[in-house]
Amino acid sequence: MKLPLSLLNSTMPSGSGSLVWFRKGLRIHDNPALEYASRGSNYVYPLFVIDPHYMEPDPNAFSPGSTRAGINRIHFLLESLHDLDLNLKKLGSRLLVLKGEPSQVLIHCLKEWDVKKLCFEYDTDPYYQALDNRVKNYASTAGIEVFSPVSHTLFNPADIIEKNGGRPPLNYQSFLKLAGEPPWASSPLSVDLSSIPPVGDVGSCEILQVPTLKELGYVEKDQDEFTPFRGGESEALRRLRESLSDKIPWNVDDKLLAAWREARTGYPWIDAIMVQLRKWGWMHHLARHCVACFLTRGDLFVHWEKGRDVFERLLIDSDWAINNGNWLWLSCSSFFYQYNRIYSPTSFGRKYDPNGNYIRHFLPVLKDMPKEYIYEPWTAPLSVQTKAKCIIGRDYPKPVVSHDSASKECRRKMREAYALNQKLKGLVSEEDLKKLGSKLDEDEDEGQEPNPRRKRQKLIN
DNA sequence: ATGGAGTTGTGATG
DNA sequence: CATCACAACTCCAT
Repeated sequence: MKLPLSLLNSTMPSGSGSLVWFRKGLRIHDNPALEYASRGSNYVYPLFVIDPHYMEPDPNAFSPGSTRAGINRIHFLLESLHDLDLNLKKLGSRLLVLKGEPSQVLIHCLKEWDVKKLCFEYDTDPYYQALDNRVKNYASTAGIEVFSPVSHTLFNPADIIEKNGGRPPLNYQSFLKLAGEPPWASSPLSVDLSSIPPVGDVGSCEILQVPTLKELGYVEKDQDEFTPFRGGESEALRRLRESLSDKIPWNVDDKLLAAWREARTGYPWIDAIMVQLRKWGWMHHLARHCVACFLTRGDLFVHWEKGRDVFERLLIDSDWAINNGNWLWLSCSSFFYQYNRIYSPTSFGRKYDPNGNYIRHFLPVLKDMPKEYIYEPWTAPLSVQTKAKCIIGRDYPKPVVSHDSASKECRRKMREAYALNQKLKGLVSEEDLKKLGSKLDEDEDEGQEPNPRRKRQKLIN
């Protein structure tokens, strides 16, 4: 299919043009080759070459697909290309698809188009190395700049081997030693492109749209007959976000957060600790545990990051890594998982300080409260409160939550979050599992509980 | 697949 | 103070 002329900017004045040759890194974000091409170019040709070597049907192959690639792999690639094209279009460009032996197609394009820079991701595959050499040779004779960054791998494999005296390291320890700091550790990843220069004049080249399987000569099948893994940058980023997202549905409750932060929870043990934090900038390690647990998974179910920020600001021994680590730990977000072990905001302190001296010190308003009531002053009869010169609800707040019901609710939410996490942990979505489930039910005897883990196992093996 | 370990849980019981 | 039930987490070694 010929491209409509309007998209081709054939009237574009000649200037610096760049060609981005897409092969493996079929993405817009974090793509140094694309970024380099887009910077300082008047127009950019994003090109993908359909290589018959990988894409043409081979009826004699041992499974459906081409000589080199099974049908799933080709399908996945087409989905990725389709998504790449969509994403390029969002930025004012599009994917140019050509067909043929890639190095020949590339050289032809470089001859046809006004291109000053050729940009493509470095590839270690022997097949691509050979292709790349042919293309690079031509580019150098034609005076075209070649930019071929390492971005498919985090490190440059050639560097690692060279550092090891020409031999590849044979275990992970020595690899790490040789690799050292990754080059991007001290600098931010590439920026997000907000636009890409338009496509230039393509001359006489026959530009294709991203083909369908059918157009490539394959028999169309239903989606669920293919691998449950969908191709494309958008899907990849969605999976990444899903995997990084918090499975725990923390409350957004600034009132509860403020009550905790301002030592107004109504639980003297908690509030005394928070006063000490504010006044001294230091508390005992276990006191930190108590208030962190209370704010997050124990009672208030407020996001651990909120508490972390308060600690970060007020602790004199504040340490970014330790602080984050401890909050992740205490909130059962990572490292520690026994969310049923909840510190009691009353009995934990009572165990070590039955008289409540700590509370009396940091919350003087409660200093005359009898020890029987000092951890739960709202239970003190009014006569006792009057005698202690501390009326609950006036001189000292009532509890913001009831620990019994709040902690039960927290346990329930944690249980659900963990269960959901279990389900999502596999690389297969719920929807995929359902499909797979019905498929398995057809093959299997009945009576098996629909256990996602079990079914995922089947899928993987 | 399974069992043991895992900074630092609570509350009842003896 | 030790032990147990509670209800059941992940990670790791086997």
